[in-house]
Amino acid sequence: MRGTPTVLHLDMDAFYAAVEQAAKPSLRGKPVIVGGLGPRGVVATASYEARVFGVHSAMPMAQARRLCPNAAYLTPRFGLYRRVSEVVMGLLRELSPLVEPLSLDEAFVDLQAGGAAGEAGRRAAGAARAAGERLRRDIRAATGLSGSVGLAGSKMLAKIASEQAKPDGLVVIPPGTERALLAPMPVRTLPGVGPATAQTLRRAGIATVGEIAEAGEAELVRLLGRAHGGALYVMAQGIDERPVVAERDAKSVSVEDTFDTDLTDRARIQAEVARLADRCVARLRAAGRSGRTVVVKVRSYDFSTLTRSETLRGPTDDPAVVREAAARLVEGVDTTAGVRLLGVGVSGLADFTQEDLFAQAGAARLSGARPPEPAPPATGGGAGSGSETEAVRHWMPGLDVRHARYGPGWVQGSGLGRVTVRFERPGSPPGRVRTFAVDDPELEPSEPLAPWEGQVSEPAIRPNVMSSSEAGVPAPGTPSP
DNA sequence: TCTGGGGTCCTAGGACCC
DNA sequence: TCTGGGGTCCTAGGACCC
Repeated sequence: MRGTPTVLHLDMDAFYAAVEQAAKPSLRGKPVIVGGLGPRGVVATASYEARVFGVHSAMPMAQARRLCPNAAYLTPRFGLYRRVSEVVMGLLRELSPLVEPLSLDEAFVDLQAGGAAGEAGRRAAGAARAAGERLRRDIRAATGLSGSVGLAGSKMLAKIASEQAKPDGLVVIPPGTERALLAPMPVRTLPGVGPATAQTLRRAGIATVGEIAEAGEAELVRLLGRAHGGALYVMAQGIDERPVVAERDAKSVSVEDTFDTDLTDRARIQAEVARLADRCVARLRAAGRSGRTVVVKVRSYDFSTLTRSETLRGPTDDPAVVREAAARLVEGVDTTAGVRLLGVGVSGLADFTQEDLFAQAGAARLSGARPPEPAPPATGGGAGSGSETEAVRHWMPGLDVRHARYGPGWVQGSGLGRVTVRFERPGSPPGRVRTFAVDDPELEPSEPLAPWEGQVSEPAIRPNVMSSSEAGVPAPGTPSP
């Protein structure tokens, strides 16, 4: 809490969808939905054009397709989002060294730590607002994307402010006005109040933030427990003393897969768990960490979920050790009725390995501490997916491709042995669509282009000569088989 | 065609120790 | 022989967030 609005919260607008629109000119102004495209996928981000139809994050993809059948449905390209995010976070660090990223598209910045101190009252508020507006301009110039900014005297209020600013806006909440501002708002406004807490409060006749404050601390603690109730009571007064903290070490690493169809075969389940363990360890090692507790997660056909964990004598980053622990743990779970999700995680992270301290060579020789094998692409269990003899290329909607003659483009849809590609890139005008055989030798996957890349300088798009394969172009969002 | 994937924090009970 | 009290670690589950 401070008397000047020098806590800044940035929230990029419909981030994944906006990156796709920036990279794919034909999608600008159109409904775009990014998420899992399989039968059990959910929406990660919907563009504002798609939200008009009622589509929102975490909605099952099947429902989104019913609500908005003409949207472009794209598989996420996290590598690209990460690159764009790094550019944005870099701009935040120019404002202040104290930046706390919350996700790829969200962060707090402590402007006071950046030298915006000294000024008071109106002057400070004016300086903060100017910094926020400059930031929004810089983000747009660097990435082509819009972000919304909230400025307040605390994290909680800065976040509420950015929410109010959406999309493409900036809101300052002047210190001193917090409590009156919050009072009429629904309890869900407060961070940490989800469906369950809201229900508990509703049953107690509490619907607004003001009513939380009136109920008193004792009542809140009785309803929600010491930590949660106490924290909510304090926040309802508009008080939030949590500091902006730069970097926190991860406390766990985990990997999970939902399968297109439920798994029942024990050998298959064990094989998937081994693959997940290897992927988990690969990530652990990439982060230079090791962990002591291995966790296995099993979600059944009926969505009931359980976890089993085992704590080792010391931290490890040995794939064989994690694989064996995970195998033991899943062995003890009844999976006969069908499993829709499996996960493997490691917690109790340390920066070193117990084996590093002694007998490293011996341990490696004994247990065969081989590096994790590169995981096969198969997510969602190749349930009935085609022949093994030929690695059928999977053209996922949204992914980048390059054609030997037509240049860079992206997959718009595929099915029935054909793949539809739209030939355009970030700097180009909206491109046209062509259809090829899925095994066309001139077509290959390629690297994503960021919004600021791919300016058309080389003559990649040649004058068109209509060919027979270009007739009968499917509409956008052609479903995969 | 119901419900992703990667995290964080809290609670509660039992074991174990002093 | 009638029942302490606190602290820490481990396991499992649940709420919440993006």
